[in-house]
Formats: sequence, C-alpha cells, structure tokens
Amino acid sequence: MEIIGIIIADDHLIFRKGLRIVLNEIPFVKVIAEASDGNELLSILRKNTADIVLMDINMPGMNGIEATQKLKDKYPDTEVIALTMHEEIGYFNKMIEAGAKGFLLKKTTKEQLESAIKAVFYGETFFSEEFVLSTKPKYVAQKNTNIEISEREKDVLKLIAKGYSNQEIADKLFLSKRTVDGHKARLFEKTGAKNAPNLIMFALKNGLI
Amino acid sequence: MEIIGIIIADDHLIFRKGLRIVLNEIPFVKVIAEASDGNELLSILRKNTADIVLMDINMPGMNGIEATQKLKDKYPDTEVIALTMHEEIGYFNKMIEAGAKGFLLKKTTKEQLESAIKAVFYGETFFSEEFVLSTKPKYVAQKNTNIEISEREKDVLKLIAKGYSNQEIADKLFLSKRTVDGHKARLFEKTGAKNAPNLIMFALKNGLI
DNA sequence: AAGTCTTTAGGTATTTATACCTAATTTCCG
DNA sequence: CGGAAATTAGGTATAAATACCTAAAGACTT
Repeated sequence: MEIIGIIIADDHLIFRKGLRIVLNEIPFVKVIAEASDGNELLSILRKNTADIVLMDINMPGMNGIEATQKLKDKYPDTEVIALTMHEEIGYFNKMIEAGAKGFLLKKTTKEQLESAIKAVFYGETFFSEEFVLSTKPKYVAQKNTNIEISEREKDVLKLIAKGYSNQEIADKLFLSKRTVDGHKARLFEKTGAKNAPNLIMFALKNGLI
Repeated sequence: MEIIGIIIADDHLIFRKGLRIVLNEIPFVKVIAEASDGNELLSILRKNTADIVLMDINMPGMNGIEATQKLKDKYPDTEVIALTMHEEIGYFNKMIEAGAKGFLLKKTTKEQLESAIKAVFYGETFFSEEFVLSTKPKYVAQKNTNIEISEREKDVLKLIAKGYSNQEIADKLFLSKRTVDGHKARLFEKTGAKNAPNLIMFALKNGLI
C-alpha cells in the first residue's frame, strides 16, 4: 500500500501532538508537517506536497474555511478532512462548499481516522456518524442564513465591538467617517440587525468576531 | 526539584495523547496514568497517588465537577487543574467550589502548563489570562472589581441586545424614555463601556445576558 | 472586455444616543 | 427607624448614528 502524506492544521498545540501520535500508529500514513493556522499551511504547501490535510475550522489568522478554499484552488489534488468540535457543526455547509471531502469530530477514534483517510485518499467522502446525524436538519436551515462578511467589514465590526464611534473607527483605519457609515449600513443589511448593539449580538452568536 | 506526579482525565483520546507528549517535555513532571472519565479516575486513585490531576469538565459518565468533589473529599492533597474549552467557561464557579486550584484553556501553551503545575503544586492558584478576563473576577486573585447589575438594568440590557431603541424599550417596560436613558447611563458607568455595542460585548463576555 | 463586487466617499435629513444636571418615590437591609 | 441603593423621571445640549441617495476607482471573474 502507498504511503499517504498528511499535514495537520490546527492551532491547538496539544491537539496537534496527540493527532500526530495517533497517526503515527497507522502504518500507511506519514505526517509531513504541522501548521498552526491557514497561512502557515499554505506556506508549507509551497514547499511540500501532501495527499491529505486534516483541518481545524476555528484558527486565528486564516481560518479553516478560507484555507480550504485557497488550498483547493491551488492544489486540487490535495484533499481536506475537517476535524471539528461539536460546536462548529454549523460550518459544515461552508466547509463542503470550500471543498472538504471528510468530516470528523475531534473526539474521533483511531479506527475512524484510518477509515476516513483511506476513503478520502481513494476519492470517496467520509462523514462520521455523529456528524451526519446531528447536521442534517441544520444543514438545510443554515443555507439561507449564509452570510458573507467581507474583510473590511470585519475590521469595522471588531472596532465597533471595542466601543469606538464611527469617527474613531474612521481615524484608526484611515478612512472617511462616511465610509465607515457605509460599511456599517451594509453590515446591518447583511445581518438583518437593527442597530449596532444588535449587530454585536449577531456577530458573537455567529462567530463573526 | 521534586518530581510532580500527574494524572490526565479527559475523554478525548487525541487530547490525552497530545497532553502526555507535552507534559513529557517538562523535566520535573511524570504522567502516572490517563483516565477517560471520572469513574476511571477515582478507580486509578485507589491504587496510585498523584500530586495533580489535569481535569476535563465535560466527560461522559462522571463529569469533571463531580469527579473533583469526590477527589478532594477523599484525597485532599491531590490538586486539580481544570482544562476546558472556551465554551465551558460557565462552569468556572462550580469547579472552584468543587476545589479546583487552576484553570487553563485547552489551547494552552507548554509554558503556561508548566507555570500552572508549579504554582498549584506549591499551594498557589493559577488562572490563564483568558479566564481572568472573561469571568467574574470575584474568585480571581483578590481583585474586587465585582460588578453588580440590578434586575431592572438586566431587563434593559436584554432589550438593548435585541436591537430595540431606548424609546422602544421604554414602551415595552412601561417606562419613560428618560428612565431607560438613566438605566443605560448607569450600566455604562458600572461596566466602563463606552457605548451600547461595547456594553453588549462586555455583557456577553461576563455572562450578564 | 464586460460585468460584478468591494471599497471608497459625499450630500442631506432625521432620529437616537449620550452627557451632565437634579430629584422624587420606593425598596431593602441593618 | 434610618440610610443606602434602586427605580423612577425631567431639563438641556451636544454628539452620534442611521436612512435614503449617488458614484467612482480598483480587484476579481468569466
């Protein structure tokens, strides 16, 4: 059997180490590298080839969804298996759209990991049972509430959360106050929030900040 | 330096393995055993003595809070450091009451882990920064900046979060708008928030709503 | 090359929020 | 009972936010 080369992308040091140990126990698997966020992953991929990336979703800097999009764009032969917490199940939809071929919960077993890696390597998909069972209704419900917040809008959002006025935000980002007004108006429109406090509620509930 | 004996209690296989690897890199630490839930932990303690238990909160069977209570009851010299996900921050008080002496997020660093183990072993307490920032500081390091929010203020706070204007809140609570203005001003004063969005941030971080 | 999206920004008007005052009831605790 | 805190609310001002407009430059896609 061929050796399957794997890269781990996760911001948890402890999780990375543990995953590496478990993967080392699988004979046909070789761990090539570890990345602590999306940017590091892409930088590793410029020098190394991997068959599969085991990808966390919630990472600082570039998150798993964005990293998966960019990865599939540049290296379509490298497959992605998402490794998520139960709480991150809401991102299922986005990860699938980004190109992930497998989904496992972080409290997976060695056996399940082995099956998922084999399946995805040979062109199939693999979803852990817990995932399929607990996502189906949410998958449908999530689709129409799929909100895309641009980078600049996120910048503004974070500064609103810190308590800055539109003028102060404009000064910090070297923009006109009117531009900030505009970004904010678009945020209201996209999220359906009525005003700034409501927007913050929404953003925190949906993991936007 | 003495060798500090540690038991890991967590239901995640991968997390246990990773934690063991990281702990093995700390020279004065020895991992005695791993338990996958509270019952297994207590059964291990009947045959072994440990200085510190690194305890997950959310485990099947007996959870971390109950396990900590029973452990401190039978083995008062064994200290507990909680290792939690950010989402489990709400159990902070219960774990403290149960007798935990330290709190770390699961995405902790080796350095923080080392500091926490040393501190707790020598009779002190250790809380990771994120915990201190996002929980009520009444238990943490004698900082008595305890914020008391009255019932009426909480009512107003919740309606702000839902996106209502001061006038709308007044109508809903059968008050004058000026009264709502007043409650809000007091909330700003008490929390140190600059404005409404900032207040929502604060409230959510501190479990006020 | 055409079209879309993002980011930028201005005009104008209105609504809302916030600051800094004061002060009357009510409620609760020692 | 007495005093502190909570709840209520008004006056006056200013600052800020939000609602509608429009529009141009740059990035990105097909």
